[in-house]
Amino acid sequence: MPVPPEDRIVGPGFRQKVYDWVARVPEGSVSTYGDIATLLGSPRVARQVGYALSALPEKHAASVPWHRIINGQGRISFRGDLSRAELQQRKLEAEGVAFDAQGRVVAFAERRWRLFSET
DNA sequence: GGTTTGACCATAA
DNA sequence: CTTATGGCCAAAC
Repeated sequence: MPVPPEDRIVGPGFRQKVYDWVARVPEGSVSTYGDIATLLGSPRVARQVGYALSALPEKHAASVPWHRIINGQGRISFRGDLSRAELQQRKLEAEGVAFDAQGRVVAFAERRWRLFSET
């Protein structure tokens, strides 16, 4: 018997891929919208990555570490809902990710998940 | 099927 | 350092 639509993370094509890759980001590491978009095939779909995560219900927040996805500048990007931004920063800090006074991830280049060198 | 909307990114000032 | 503009592409209306 198939899984109910609400119980799975499937969406209209693109979103499902985004969730699948985001779920692979290990704890304590971070990734960017651009990197996820590149994995999907085109670095230009970074917007759709963020758009997909915006549509991610809180129910799937446990299985999809949306808080580990930040922008290419190593900063948390939210377009207005700062309440979510504080939540994201708090979650990252709980995993050992630190932020400086400017809101950027400390040692971002090293914490950035190495997508192209899985070894 | 055209228009609007975005948790983005690169570039310019 | 910050702010502004254009481009990009999928999903919603």
